[in-house]
Amino acid sequence: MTSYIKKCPDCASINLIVKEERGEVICRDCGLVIEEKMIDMGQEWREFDSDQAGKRRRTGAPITVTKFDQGLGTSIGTDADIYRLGGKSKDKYMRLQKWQQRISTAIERNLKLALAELKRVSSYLKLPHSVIEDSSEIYRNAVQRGLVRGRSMESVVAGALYAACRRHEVPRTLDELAIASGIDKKEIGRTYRFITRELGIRILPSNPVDYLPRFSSALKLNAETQSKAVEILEQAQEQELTSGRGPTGIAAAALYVAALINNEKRTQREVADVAGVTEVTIRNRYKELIKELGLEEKLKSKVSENKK
DNA sequence: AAGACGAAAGTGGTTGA
DNA sequence: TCAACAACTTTCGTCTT
Repeated sequence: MTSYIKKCPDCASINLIVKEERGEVICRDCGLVIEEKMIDMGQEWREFDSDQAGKRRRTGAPITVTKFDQGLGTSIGTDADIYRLGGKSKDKYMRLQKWQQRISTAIERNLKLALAELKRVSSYLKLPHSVIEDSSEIYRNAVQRGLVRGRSMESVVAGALYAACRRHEVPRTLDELAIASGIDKKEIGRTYRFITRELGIRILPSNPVDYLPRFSSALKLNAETQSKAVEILEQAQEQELTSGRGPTGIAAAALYVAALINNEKRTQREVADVAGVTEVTIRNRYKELIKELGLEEKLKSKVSENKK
């Protein structure tokens, strides 16, 4: 996690994360890609004569999974070409062309629409490129396995996005996905489980720590409080207070306690709202936290400090 | 008056027979 | 497929600041 960039230029967040596999530095709060790996534009081959040059040189746009046909595509002749042929050849090519269009339209039109939707939702949520690429790949696989049948395209898109977010440790809650995509939360959850099971995508249970940066900046807490919350969460995980609990509730409670300790008090309501849980859940988690981690005296001393 | 607290009843999802 | 179960929510009354 070495970085000479300390703050996100867009939202001034300090929560930057390095995605090794993509060579990106990403702001966890707003999803801004701050730095992308330099692309080596040089040749990776050598050519010694014109024959080799002809074989080895190649051009074209880079392949990307966010284009419906990965930026590649075939079309059989143009009308002008075909009419020059005349007779039987013409008929043959007309037939081929028709067939190709039929094959294309079925799957590719779906993909086109889906990717448009995917881009719309993810730009709304400000998700980094790596997540968009990953989710479009997941969606593509889902289509190829016929998993979209019986489900709306939008819900599968949302499910793929949710899965991709989790994989990339930039979690968004189901609620946020639901708002951005206009799909019911339950429906997203269902399709998410379905496609991850069918495609054999292994996803680690989401880590409460991943939610902290976004919650804490939404509450305008300073970095100190946030790292305090991380500390609390780590202790909580050691004591196994986190297993089986909703990660957002735990993250919210840790943040609430951290804010109290650092004299940056937020109401339970405020914290609950940004985390998408209720005050009751925060209370329950927070009671467990202070009990198990022995934070009572610490809080009391802070309270008496405030009274002075 | 607003926030914190806790009890009680309800909901949706998982699990194990 | 059904019932038991844990986590979480909703609602509401009470206490504290």
